[in-house]
This record gives sequence, C-alpha cells and structure tokens, in this order.
Amino acid sequence: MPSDRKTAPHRMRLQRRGPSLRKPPARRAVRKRDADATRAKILEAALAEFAAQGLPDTRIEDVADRARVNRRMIYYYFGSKEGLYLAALEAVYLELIEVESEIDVEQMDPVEAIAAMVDLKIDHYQTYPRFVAFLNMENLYGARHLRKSKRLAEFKTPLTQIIGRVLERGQRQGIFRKGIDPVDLYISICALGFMYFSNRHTLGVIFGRDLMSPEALDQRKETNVDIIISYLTRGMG
Amino acid sequence: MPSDRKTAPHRMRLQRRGPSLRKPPARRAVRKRDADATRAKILEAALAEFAAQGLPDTRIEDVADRARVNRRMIYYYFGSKEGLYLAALEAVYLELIEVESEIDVEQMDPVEAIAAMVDLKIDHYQTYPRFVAFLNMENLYGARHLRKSKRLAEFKTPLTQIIGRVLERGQRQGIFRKGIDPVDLYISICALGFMYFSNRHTLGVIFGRDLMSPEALDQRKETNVDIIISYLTRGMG
Amino acid sequence: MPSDRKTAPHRMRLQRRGPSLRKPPARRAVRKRDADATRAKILEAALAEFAAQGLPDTRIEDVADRARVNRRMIYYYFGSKEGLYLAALEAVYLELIEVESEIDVEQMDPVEAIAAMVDLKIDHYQTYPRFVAFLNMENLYGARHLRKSKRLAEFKTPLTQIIGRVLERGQRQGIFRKGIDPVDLYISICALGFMYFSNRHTLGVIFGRDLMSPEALDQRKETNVDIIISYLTRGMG
Amino acid sequence: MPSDRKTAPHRMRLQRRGPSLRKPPARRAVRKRDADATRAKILEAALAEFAAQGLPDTRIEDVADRARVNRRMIYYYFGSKEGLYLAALEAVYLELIEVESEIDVEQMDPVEAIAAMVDLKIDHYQTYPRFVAFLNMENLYGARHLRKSKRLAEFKTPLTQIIGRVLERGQRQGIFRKGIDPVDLYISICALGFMYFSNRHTLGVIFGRDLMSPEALDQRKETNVDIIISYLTRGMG
DNA sequence: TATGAATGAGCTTTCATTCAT
DNA sequence: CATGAATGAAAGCTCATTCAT
Repeated sequence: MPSDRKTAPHRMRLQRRGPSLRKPPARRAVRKRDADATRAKILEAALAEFAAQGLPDTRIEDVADRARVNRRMIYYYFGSKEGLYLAALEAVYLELIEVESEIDVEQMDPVEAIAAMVDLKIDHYQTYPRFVAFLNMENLYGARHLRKSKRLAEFKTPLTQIIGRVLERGQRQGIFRKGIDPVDLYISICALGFMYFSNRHTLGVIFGRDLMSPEALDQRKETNVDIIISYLTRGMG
Repeated sequence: MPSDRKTAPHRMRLQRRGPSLRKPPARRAVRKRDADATRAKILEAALAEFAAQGLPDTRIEDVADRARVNRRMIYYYFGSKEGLYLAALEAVYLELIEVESEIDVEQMDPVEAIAAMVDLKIDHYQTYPRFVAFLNMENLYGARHLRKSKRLAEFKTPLTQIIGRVLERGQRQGIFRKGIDPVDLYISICALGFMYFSNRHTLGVIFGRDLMSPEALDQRKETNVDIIISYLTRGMG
Repeated sequence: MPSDRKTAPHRMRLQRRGPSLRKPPARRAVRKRDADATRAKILEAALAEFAAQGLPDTRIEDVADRARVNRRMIYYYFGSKEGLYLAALEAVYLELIEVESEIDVEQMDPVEAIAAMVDLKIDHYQTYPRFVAFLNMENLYGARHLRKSKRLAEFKTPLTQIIGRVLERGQRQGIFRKGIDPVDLYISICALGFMYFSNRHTLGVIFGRDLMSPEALDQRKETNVDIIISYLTRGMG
Repeated sequence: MPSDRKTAPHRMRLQRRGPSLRKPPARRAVRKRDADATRAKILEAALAEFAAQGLPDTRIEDVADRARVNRRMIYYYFGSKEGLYLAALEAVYLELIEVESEIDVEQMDPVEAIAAMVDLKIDHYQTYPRFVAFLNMENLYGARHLRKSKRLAEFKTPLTQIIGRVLERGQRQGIFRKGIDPVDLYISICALGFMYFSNRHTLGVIFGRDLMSPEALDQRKETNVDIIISYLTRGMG
C-alpha cells in the first residue's frame, strides 16, 4: 500500500518524453522544488548505486544520500525500492535504444556496416557499464521486473531491423551467405561483446589478465569483427 | 572471531578430495558419515538457493530448511554465510573443471575437436545452470569472493591447453590460420554460449522467443560451431 | 505552534450555529459557500473514517481522499489530526443532543414515556453507529479528548431532565417506586442498548448469532422496555 | 513472511494446557533461557500495553521494554504484532472463562443465584479492566481478530448454561416468569455492567461524577441486581 | 554432533506535518 | 482558497549470528 495515493508523482501517467534521459533545459533558475530535477537526481543516483551494489545490497539511504535528497522523496517519486529499480532498469534500456538508434549504416558497404555495428555494441558496453550490470542483475531475477514494465514495447532493439537490411544488401551483392536470421546474428554479436564485459572480473582473476586495458579492448573489437565477418562471408569465395 | 572451540570443520585444512563432489564410499562407521553427509546436504542446498535467489536474498534459514538441518550447523561447517557462499562458488568451478577435464579430443581431427569443445561449453551451461548463475552473481561483486579463494589455482581451465594443442595441429595441417591466441579463442567460444544462457530471460522477454526450446538450442549449437570454424578457417582456401 | 498566518479557520471563534450540522442556507455569494462546504465535506469524511478505522489507523490522507480535498485543507480548517478528531467527536455528541432534544413525552403517560425513551436510545445507536464507535474509541483514550472540548457544556444530555420529570409524574401517580436517581436510570437505559450495539461483533462471533437482524432488534427493544418498566414498577402492585 | 519458520515457537501446535495462564511451577531455578517464562512475560506486558494504549498506539518496543526482553523475542514467540495481539485477546477471553467457571450456584436459591451472577460480572469487569479494554478495542475492529482465533471454541461462556438451569429452577418454583432466553438474559446482565465500565470515562466527564468510587460501585451492583430480579419476577405475585 | 533461545543492528516504509507557490 | 514538494521521526520487521545446553 503506497502512501502517497491519488496524485503522487509515481502514480501519474507516464508522459512520453522521448527516450532521452537528459533533463529538459531549465527554464528558470530553480534550485529547489523542481520536481523533474529531483526525480532525475534520484534516478541517476539509483543507476549508479544499483549497478555498483546490486538491488538487495543497495540501501534506499545510499541512493538518497548520493542524490542529496530526503529518503522520503524516493517513495514520493517512485513508490518503493522496486519501483525505483524498475525505473532504473527502464532507463538503461532506453539508453540502449538511444545508442542503437544513432547509428546510420545506410551509406556504408555491407562489411563496413556490420563492423560498425559490432563496434557499436562494444562501445555501448564500455560506455554504459551499468547496462551490463543491470542485465546481469535482471537475469539473476529471471527478468521478473522487466517483464512487468509497461514500457516493454519501447525496448525493441532497432538494430535487428538494420541488420536485416544490411544482410539483404550483402546477400544481393554476393558478399554474405544466405539463410541467416537477423535476431540470431544480433544475439551472436552481442554475445561476443557482452560476456567479455559482464565476466571481466572472473575472467580477469582466472586468467590473470586485465581485459579492460586499451590494447585488450582494441584486440577484442578486432577479433569480434573478424569472427562475425568470417561467419557471414564463409564460402563466398 | 572464532565461532567454535577446538577445530571446527570449517577451519580444518582442506584435504584434496579431487574435483568430485560425490561423497566418497563409506569407510568407517555411521557416525562419521553423518558429518560428511550433513556438510554435503548443506552445500547442495546452498548451491540451489544461491543460484535461485542470489547471495543477499538467500537467507541462512532458506538453506537450513532446504537441507533439513539446524541453522547452527551451517556455522559449524562453513563459519559464516560468506564462507558458505565461497564454498558453493568453489564447487561450481570444480564442476566446470571436472566437465572440461572429461573431454578427449586427441583422436579427433582439428575441426571435429573444436566443434566438440564448442558443444561441450553449451552442454555445460545447460547442465549446470547454477554455474551461469554463480558467474553472473560473482561478477556483480567484482569477483570479490573468487579472488579470496584459496583454491584459485585449481580453477585454471584445462581447455585452453587443449585448444592450444588443437590449434597447433590445425595450423600444421594448413586448416586453421595462424596468430590465434588460445585464451582469446576460449573466451570467444565461451562468450557465444554463455551470454545466450545468462541473458536468456531478458532476451526472451525482449524478443518474445523461448531460447531454451530444444530446437532453439540445437540451432544455437550449430551456429556457434559454424561461427568459430568460419573464423578459424577464414582465408585458408 | 501556529500553522497558518492570520486567522486560519480552525482558530476562529466557534460561532454557535445550533446543534445542527446541516449547512445553513446560502446567504451570500458562492465563494463563501465553498469554504463551508469544504469544511463540511472534510468533517463528514472524518466521521466515516474515524468510525471505521479508529483514530490512529485513520490517515489524514484517507480523510482527504474521501472528502476529495487536498491534504493541506485539513490543516487549514482543523489545524491537526487531533483537531479534526475532536471536531468529529463533538459532532457526534451534537447529533446525540439533537436526537434527544426532539423527543416530546409530555403528553404521554409515564410508562409510555419511559418506553419511548428506551426506544429512542436504541434508535439512536442504530441510526448513528458512528456515535457508538466514537464513544468506544474515546473511552479507550480515557476521554482524553472529550475532556479538552470547549463545547463540553453543550453535551449535557437533555434526557436526564426529562426522565426526572417523568419519574416524578409516575411516582405521584403511584406507578413508579421512589428513590430512583434519574442519572442512574439514564445510564441503565443506555447500558442496555449501548452494549448490545458496541459489542455486537464479539457477541456475534461468540454466540454465532446476528444481533442486527430486524427481529433480533425488535426483540431487544421489547426486552429493554420490559426490563426498565419491571424495575420501575416493582412492588407497586 | 515470518522469519523463524519451521520450528519457531509461534508456529508450534498449541498444546492444551487448560485455561490457566499461570506459569507452571518452575522445576529448576532457571533465570535465563526459559522459554515459557519469557513467553509469559511478553504476554503479560502485551496485556497491559494493549489495554492501556490500544493496538496501533502500542509499540512493539513498549511491550519489549516492559517485559524486559529483546524486541526480537516478540517475533520469535508471536510472529508479529498482530500475532501478539491475538494471543493477548485470547488470554483475556480465557480469563473470562476461568472466572465464569469458578462460580457455583447449585446450592443457592434462584434469586440468590442470579444475584451472584450479576455480581460476578461486575467483579470481573472491575478485576480485569483489560477485558473491558480489549472488548472495546476488538469491537472497533469488527471482531476481525477474534474471528480468526483458532481457540474460538474455548470461548463459549459457561454462564449461559448455568443461567439456563437457574431459570428453569426458578420457573419450576414459580418465582421466575417463563419465556426468557438464557443468552438474551446473559447479554442483559453483561450490558448493565459492561457499559458502566467501558464508558466510565465519557460518562464521568459528561456527568461530572466518579463512577468508580466504592459507593458508586456498590450502588451499581445493587441496582443491577434489582433490575434483573425485577425483570425476572415481574407479575409473579 | 546437534539444537532452541537470545541478540543487536539495520532496512524499508509510513505518517503527520510544513514549506513555498 | 488551494496545491505539489519536501521533511524528520519512528515503527515493524528481518537477518546473520552467538549463547548455553
């Protein structure tokens, strides 16, 4: 039973504001009593804390302190710890979609285009480590929260469509082989990059290597592109 | 902070019992058996609970209940919750090593051998979902616990060595290209399989597919082999 | 601790408006009406919520929601939760006084008159269950709030006076015996009815009867009259 | 979700120990680690606190402090605040049953017997003010908790049976009139006493009298007996 | 070896209330 | 007259862990 019923912000209808998380330009020089700003501060703090500590180990107080707001505000805006977590989870997905939406491969040749996308994924994982952390976490929970999201429809990755078109072009040009499912390929591309980041700590300990050094990362990018292109072009002369 | 007088089991020197978790054949009377059996029951329960709930959400009581032992016994045998977690983490690594040790590719031709290893990884993730869960978890913690393990040395995967030899054979036979690092290749192979399992819940929700159906799994195995072989044989005529 | 500048409504001198809670006919413009209406809506909501949930379990928000006003309005009009509760408590007492004032037994013979009053009490409890609830509640608090009421003087029940006069008439006519204290008799009459209502839930559970069925209620009325009249006429031939 | 599952005391099967709340004779001179004693101390404290403050205003800490036990113990033995309240509610009912069971009217003549029972009720309310408080409270909650009690069957008042037999005897002797329902009579007797106690605070404030003075109480006892006997003997010559 | 009793710290959440507009 | 934003205090409950037998 949430405490701020009726008109509490966390109960309000989500207005579409586009996928961007950037706070809208401040019209006035308001410091306090700026609902949007407060909400954004909390969300940003939650992203950092949840990614660093995980859902159960993150204390509401940690988030409040980091956001420099009163604990109560978290409940005011997000209803509960789970509500906050869900909002954060949605945020990282929106970031993903935003990143994937920004790529434009229409002018590239197919091989270049695929390479660009393989790179993009790695860049995304590198730029948004919290995405990796959140996915890890959420999978530990069997995607329990994601499933409940009302914004699920917005999380359809645009890249599969793009991949589909590039594949077609490559096939028409006789560069890529046929019979490749875009979603499968998308997963393969992600896999090669994601696991490298998500398991970097255990792999690092086991192999005694620093997987995150610039050289290692460049190497990995190159390898991933190599792997995927090898796969797509196999037997095409 | 010593929790038990004299030498509590969790303080005793770990005797090497080989990687097997199966309890050794009863040598003495029934009394002695009970201790080992209790420890094993607790560990098995811990593996299940930690994999299902994660470290913080698993309550000592959950484990005790599942193992049908008194809470206190967990402290007797494992010292603390973290001690129990570490033991469980070590157990899944030992299972990994055991599985990887059982493969014998010396009689296969290089391509066959690589394919067998790609399959093996998938089989492992499928047979031991708790391995995937534990790795996910442990990476969320930055491998904090793994790093502390005194058995770290036992966790060196035997597959990298095997891969190294097969690569060499393949290169000598002019089938595989040169300049491929066994550890890098190992990571690539793992990645293609691991992420498919570790992210199965979120991927399932996002794409609305059941990634775990027998057909999907077969397809994935085939694809992974295809990808890796394409990569290794690229440009080799 | 003044909560509102100037003269907030809840600080204004209570103007006598008679015991009626009905809002007086609109004399001026619409604006003024709104204030009274808002206040009345809040009070009515408070009566319902407090009676249903009790003082501590009623949240200011419950009242605000039910009254469809902003939380802040409650503070504006009643100063605090306790202030609101006190106003509600006073309201049920005013209702009691109003009900008791409406009876006219001067034309009845003494027995008839007493019977009418016994009936009246039952009717009151039945019509205003919130009176029963509030009295129960207030007694749990040792009448702490009632004691503080500035309108205490208005709550002197008119029925004791009436009873006194009827008793006298009955005694003069040789129907009723002497030496009966009107207040004592009033309490006896109330008791027979009040406890039946106030304890209806526990009695219902314990005896497995529905005490509120029309038949049960009729029966109880009859019994109460019978009991009181028996008492008053005992030994009068 | 209670924390001490499986074998936590508050989950154990209630063993019938007779209605007495007196702690069993201490076999050894145990001070600490005496489960029964701890449980009893908590219960006694709960009876006092709940009766004095009401359910919502009683803080778990109040009870723990009064019982001089750790807060945690309350959850250990009673599972939750509601569990504790229910236990306390059951306790006052068991006290009621015990009190009512101790009366022996078989040797008295009917009038004497009824008088003794009327007195007994008053004595009960006077000796156990917490009974009055708990009934008041529980009726505010619509008997919600009582209804859930698994010991409900034990709360059938023995007095109704006794009343039934006395009524019969009186009727056979031509002293009491016929057609009187024992349960109805029981309620009437209770009502005359109960409301006097339960509403003593508001009545005291309204009438400016101390209803609890020894004289007032004697007077009330006498009146109640008088009223009930008048009722039963009305018209019997 | 095994177990019931006991503990202290800490976490999420709720609520009445006030600030600022 | 009305409202959204903000706050501090506290309450119930849970958990890992230890004591004592």
